[in-house]
Amino acid sequence: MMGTRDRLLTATNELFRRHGYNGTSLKQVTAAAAAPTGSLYHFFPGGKDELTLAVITTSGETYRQLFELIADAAADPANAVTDFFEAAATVLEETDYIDPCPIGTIAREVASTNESLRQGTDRVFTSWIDAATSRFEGQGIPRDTAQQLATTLVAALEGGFVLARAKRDAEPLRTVGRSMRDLVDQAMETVTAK
Amino acid sequence: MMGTRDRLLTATNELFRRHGYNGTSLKQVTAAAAAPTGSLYHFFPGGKDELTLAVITTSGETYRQLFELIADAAADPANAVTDFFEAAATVLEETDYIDPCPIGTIAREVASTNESLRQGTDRVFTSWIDAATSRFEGQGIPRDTAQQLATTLVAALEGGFVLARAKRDAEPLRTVGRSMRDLVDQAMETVTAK
DNA sequence: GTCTATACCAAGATAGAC
DNA sequence: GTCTATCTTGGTATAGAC
Repeated sequence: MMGTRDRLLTATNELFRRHGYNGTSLKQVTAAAAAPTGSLYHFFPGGKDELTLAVITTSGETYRQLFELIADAAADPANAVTDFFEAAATVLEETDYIDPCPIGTIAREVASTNESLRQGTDRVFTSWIDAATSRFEGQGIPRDTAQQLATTLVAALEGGFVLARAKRDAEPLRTVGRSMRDLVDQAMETVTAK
Repeated sequence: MMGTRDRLLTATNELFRRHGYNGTSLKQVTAAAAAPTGSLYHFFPGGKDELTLAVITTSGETYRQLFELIADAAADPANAVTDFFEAAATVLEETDYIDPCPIGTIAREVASTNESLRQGTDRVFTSWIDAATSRFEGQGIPRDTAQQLATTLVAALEGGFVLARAKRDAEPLRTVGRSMRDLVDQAMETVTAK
């Protein structure tokens, strides 16, 4: 069985994906995790902020690993991108359009009011962009282009979540994925043309 | 002087851009608008939800008009896109990185819990995508491509807001804007090649 | 490490005088 | 159309027994 600390983390993650940071109460968290208030403050003495930072960090790392996994499995960079957006679209459909990612929502909610959480979201996005940049560089794409491509990819993914969730339809995510493939193809062409 | 109803709308818009939907209280709204609670419920009998829907709708329309304005002023579609992302980046810098757009945050916060607000955000995004699609079609880009391009543009813009706000730096927005220009150029090439 | 009770405060909304 | 007082609920956090 999962330990109390892990149950608190996964319950919070799921609630954040449904209601965001400000929309999630610690009562909901303890109820969903079947843990008493005392345990929450035992594991996270800093209260809601410390719990939130832990969720951001751990789930940020999980998504980065997922990206590496999909990239490893794909035949080439363009397919990796399509596969990743397709996977996100499928998750969305299978979970009744719950947000696939709690971090983007939190980032916008707290950026102006909570400096430590804002930095936490920034670190996660940077880690994703760095991971994607390395992949593209490994394919021979020059650093600047690789960075631009990686940044655009992450932005398009987060923006795709916004549109898909508003529409309750995964189609925007697949559409955006297609554009991202075009962009990767374009970058790869200049490499192979050499 | 601005009427009470308008003061309530603009105050709410600004508070949403700082703290999101759930992070904004009606007390903050009435304080910022210098209006008593009674007036708020006089103009918006449906309370917070009705006020929020009004903010979403009116500011969504404002942004659409701004897009048309910039598109009209630009020399060509590619420049229109760069200009638009550049304008957003400048706003971000000049407002201490307050969110340029309240709608994206709200969309993710309420999509799972408030159906009428979810639909409100969806209508706004659809109106933006439709507006951009028409522009691209007017340039000779085929409907399907135009729609894909428009969807990607809106997603990239919203995603750019996420990254820029997390980073407290407008750079991601400009970077994403450059990629969007590449995408538009790519689409235009197939047109002029005919 | 767990659990219950509770302190304290802010939320959204309503009532009714003016 | 404005204003103040107030109702009710639910938020975060703490205390202290077990």
